[in-house]
Amino acid sequence: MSAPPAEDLVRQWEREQARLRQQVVEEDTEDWQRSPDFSGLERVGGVDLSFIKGDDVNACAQLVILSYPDLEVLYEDSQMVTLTAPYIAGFLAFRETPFLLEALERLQENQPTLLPQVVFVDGNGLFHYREFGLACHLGVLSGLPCVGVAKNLLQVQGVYKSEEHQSQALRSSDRSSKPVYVSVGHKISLDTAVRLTHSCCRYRVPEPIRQADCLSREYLRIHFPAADTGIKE
DNA sequence: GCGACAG
DNA sequence: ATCTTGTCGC
Repeated sequence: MSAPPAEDLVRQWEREQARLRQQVVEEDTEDWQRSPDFSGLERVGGVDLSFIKGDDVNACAQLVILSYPDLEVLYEDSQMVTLTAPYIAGFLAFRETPFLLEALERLQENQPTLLPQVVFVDGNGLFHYREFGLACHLGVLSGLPCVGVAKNLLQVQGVYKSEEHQSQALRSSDRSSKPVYVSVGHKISLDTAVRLTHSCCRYRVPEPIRQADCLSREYLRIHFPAADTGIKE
């Protein structure tokens, strides 16, 4: 009857990624990025989405701004959102980016002085099938420097799980044997991205992302307690 | 059928 | 993403 929607959608998304890919800036563009101790860097952002179990449509979109180098929370924004795009590996950005941008726009409108100088994103940047992961997507559309940090290895062509990959991956904190995968999102070099990630880690996951994750989960816990425990009135 | 599959 | 508490180890 009708054309397979998923296939057409993916083609359209691939074209969009190819178009935006050209706008990624893979080098350092900010003065603080050149500084050995990142002097001049005062605010780092983190974004994440958390879901209610068994519901892949309603989620809490979280933006958090931390001070640097103290990593104290300066700003937090939790917003329930309704996702429209499905999750397809390689196209995560089309599912999440709109709501992360909205959060940044709310910040821009309400507390522009707190806008982050760099944003940590839960997912990959250039380390992506088409070199355009979520961190690049958010970076290009927001214009902000972004760093991608993934907790799991995406098996991009040419990259395999091995001793090599283990040695390339970043052991972010002393205590974590399991690595994280850092890649360039936008307006930052890989070297700086790795250095900055290390500098923002108290635990395995960089503090901005970890805080965004904790706060969005807490929001769901408070506003949707036991959302599927079969509690009826 | 098998393996991969960021979040 | 989520299902999931306590537990073993440094």
